[in-house]
Amino acid sequence: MAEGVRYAIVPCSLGRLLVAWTERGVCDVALGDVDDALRDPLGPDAVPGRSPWVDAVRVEVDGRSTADVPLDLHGTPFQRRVWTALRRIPPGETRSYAEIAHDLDLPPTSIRAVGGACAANRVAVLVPCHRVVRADGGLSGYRWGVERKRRLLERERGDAQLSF
DNA sequence: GCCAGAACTCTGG
DNA sequence: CCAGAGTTCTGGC
Repeated sequence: MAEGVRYAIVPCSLGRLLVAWTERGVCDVALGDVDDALRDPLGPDAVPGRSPWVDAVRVEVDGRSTADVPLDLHGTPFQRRVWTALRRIPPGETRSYAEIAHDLDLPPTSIRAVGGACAANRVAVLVPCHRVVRADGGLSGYRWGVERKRRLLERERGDAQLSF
């Protein structure tokens, strides 16, 4: 039941940016090329709205990592643990799924569970699942497009070098 | 209600 | 190259 969900679609450097939120915080962030494709999965109950969080998320996507945006993440305890670990990755850094598993004190056999939790993440960029790559350096997959993941990583690394 | 398969993987033989 | 490993969700029976 998507009650009280509001959303806004704004332009950003990677195309169209969708931000959806409730009274408790941002619950959905998606990237895409077409507004309809972004709005569709929200369901008919979501209505357009405005929030300072939208601007904060757009700033974050554009390369600055400051947003102290409250997140309304409803997931299993396991998924929350993974997402928390993801948010601890500094900008410009990349980690493998194995590193995440190790950081969470999980057995090396549960790596795929980490991947599953990442795939279940609805909040792009704010939970930096795009900073997670394969152990061999491959970009792996990305729910919102591997090309976008690549651009996000390249820009973050570029910004990190510039401000370094 | 149960079983099987998928989802942003990694390791060993 | 193939199979298996931990978690969650979904669909079919």
